[in-house]
Amino acid sequence: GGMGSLSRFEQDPNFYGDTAPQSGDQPRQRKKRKPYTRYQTMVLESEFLGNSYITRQKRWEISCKLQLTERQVKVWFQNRRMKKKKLVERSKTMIKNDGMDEKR
Amino acid sequence: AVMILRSRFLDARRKRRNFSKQATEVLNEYFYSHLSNPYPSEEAKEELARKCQITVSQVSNWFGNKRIRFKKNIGKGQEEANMYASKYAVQAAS
DNA sequence: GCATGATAAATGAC
DNA sequence: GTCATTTATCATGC
Repeated sequence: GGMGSLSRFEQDPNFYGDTAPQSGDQPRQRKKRKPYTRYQTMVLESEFLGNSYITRQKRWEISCKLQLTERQVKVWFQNRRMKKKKLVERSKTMIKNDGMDEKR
Repeated sequence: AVMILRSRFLDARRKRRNFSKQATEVLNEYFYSHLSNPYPSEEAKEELARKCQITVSQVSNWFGNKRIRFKKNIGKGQEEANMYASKYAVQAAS
């Protein structure tokens, strides 16, 4: 393979975090992950139950009600759909293997 | 309430079990012999999963955790790297 | 008490 | 849009 550049893995471990006290800029990029509250999750799950895909209108409403950005709501639904798919696959496997996962 | 109960059943964290010693050995062997690019392909993941008797998702989880936790340890108690590095030749060709 | 596996936010490739 | 991933957090094993 002719990879001239480093993979993601070999990049600097310091992207964010404690901020160099530099004066001035700047792109304080990325993050940081903060878990949502039970209320936020409950409202989102409730909406997801009715429809796995959210409309622009509802996205705006929910983002206001939950103090989240529209982007966060959009991403939440994307991740939730992936989770749903994973759970379905897990269920299939469990049925195929006759539920052999309990430890005894 | 129902939602919480259901999530309890579907959350595998509540019944996680450590992988076997030999499974960990196989995963570490691959990781440290591909240290310059520890991202196994889908096929490689399937083979690792078969060897280790775990699922492909579990292989992905292991590599995700391993990469981030390896980076966080660089310079610390990561003699494990040297151990495996000497054990399994790196293919660093260039 | 941390090590370890799985999940929950957040990003980026495509 | 999906989907592999990074990162922090969770829950457990020992």
